[in-house]
Amino acid sequence: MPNILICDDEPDIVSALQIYLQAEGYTTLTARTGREALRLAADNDIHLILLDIMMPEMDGITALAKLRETCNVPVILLTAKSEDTDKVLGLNIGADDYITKPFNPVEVLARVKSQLRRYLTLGSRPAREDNPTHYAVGSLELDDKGKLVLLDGEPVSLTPTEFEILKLLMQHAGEVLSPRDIYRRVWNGEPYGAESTVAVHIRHLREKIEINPAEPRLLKVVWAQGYKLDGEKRP
Amino acid sequence: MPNILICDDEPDIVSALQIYLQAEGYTTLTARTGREALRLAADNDIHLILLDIMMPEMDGITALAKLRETCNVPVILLTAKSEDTDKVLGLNIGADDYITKPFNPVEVLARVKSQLRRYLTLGSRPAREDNPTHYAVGSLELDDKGKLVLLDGEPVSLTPTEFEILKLLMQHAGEVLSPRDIYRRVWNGEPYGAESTVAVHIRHLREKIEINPAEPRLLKVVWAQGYKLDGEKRP
DNA sequence: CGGCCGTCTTAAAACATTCTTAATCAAACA
DNA sequence: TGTTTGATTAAGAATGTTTTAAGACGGCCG
Repeated sequence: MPNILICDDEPDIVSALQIYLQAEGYTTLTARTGREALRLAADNDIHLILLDIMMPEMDGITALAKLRETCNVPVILLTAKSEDTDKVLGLNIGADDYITKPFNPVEVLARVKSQLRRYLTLGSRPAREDNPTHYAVGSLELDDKGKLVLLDGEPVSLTPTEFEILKLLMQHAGEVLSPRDIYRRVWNGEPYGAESTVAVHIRHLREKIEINPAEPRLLKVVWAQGYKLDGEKRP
Repeated sequence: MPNILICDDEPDIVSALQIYLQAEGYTTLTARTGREALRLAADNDIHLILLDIMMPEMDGITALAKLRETCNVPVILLTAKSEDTDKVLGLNIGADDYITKPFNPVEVLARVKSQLRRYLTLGSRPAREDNPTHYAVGSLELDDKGKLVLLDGEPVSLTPTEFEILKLLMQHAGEVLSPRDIYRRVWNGEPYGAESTVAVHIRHLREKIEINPAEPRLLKVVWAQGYKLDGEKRP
């Protein structure tokens, strides 16, 4: 059963959330500050975090930024403000969703469930490394600083978006990433609007790195799940 | 951990900022006047400056202008006025961002982080380290002290701006630098106004170091990313 | 002081590439 | 078979680059 970390400085909110979530069968941990949340997240196997923005000692946004340096478990922000600024800031830093207080238990559960589903199909992701600049998967090499991609040693010229998508897929070689995930990562958390945008770029990428784009050998699709880059990740 | 210099004449503000930033693990120095800030900046290795505009003895704008003569560490202006005049003036002189009081700690942290990220990814500035004086990339050699550039052993005569751009590109050979980055480095942090300025100088550079400026073999462009100097970096 | 010169900045236009969108078709699933 | 998801295409919008040319600025010299 998934572990959920609840972080908020108001005990009432924490216990309310705890009751809802436990009734659904989730196990919960609680923290009162961002710092405490970070420690708990480091020491436990957490599947999702509910994070308040306004907290003493270390606020949620900061905690989130710190957390994202090492881990990308789904985070849902809780915010009393309905101001857009914080939401946008949070989503840019890497929150997966947000809920404004006062919230409705049903909504919380729905969002928790939806985030967990998305996350668990991705498999637990390894912590993000301290930003490497060079990736190699199978016959592909990618140099982030030089914006250079080599396929079998030959340079391939990609557009910025194609480059970012390929980088993401190489970072997660062998894992399936949903179009939504790809969009979120590459477009820095902008709302996922036109559903086919990712597909178009995937097509362009395939034209450049596949021998036969119609029968991809590297950039495969997993039906109803997403895209996956085949090949061994090399150092 | 980054060093942050906080300069403001109101002790409450200074200590509040200090608390937020230290909670994040930053080390902080404080100054009460522009003059004091300049002295501290000269004697210490500072990574970012939070600078108040309204201060006794020497105001922030003046301090900033002076500072920019020698150093281009990121500067975030703090201003009680919401008047645009000061902001614009500050950004023209070379501030990287501004925050109006009263400010929200979250916003401050986010902006600090963003400036540091942008700044540090470019590699720490060669400030006072034993900065090398001689660079060689491919068939290019550059001697900083003698302001001399050799292409295949032949001297090339460059204007000062061209020289600085080429030096920057040689220091980062193989990396793509955006026009914005180039502008910031070469023009010591002035705001990036006329978008085509860098392009014009790049063109002039190409005329001097490329066989065919229209088809550059050394100074390449990576669309929507920036310029890159191709070739092996040699000692 | 005033004019000449090289350099830098700015603006505008021409040009090139890339992104998004929307519509349609094909494939996989139930 | 109907529904959902992915593939494909093409066109227009958006964005970035190159090139030109004119003017500003500052140094230098007569």
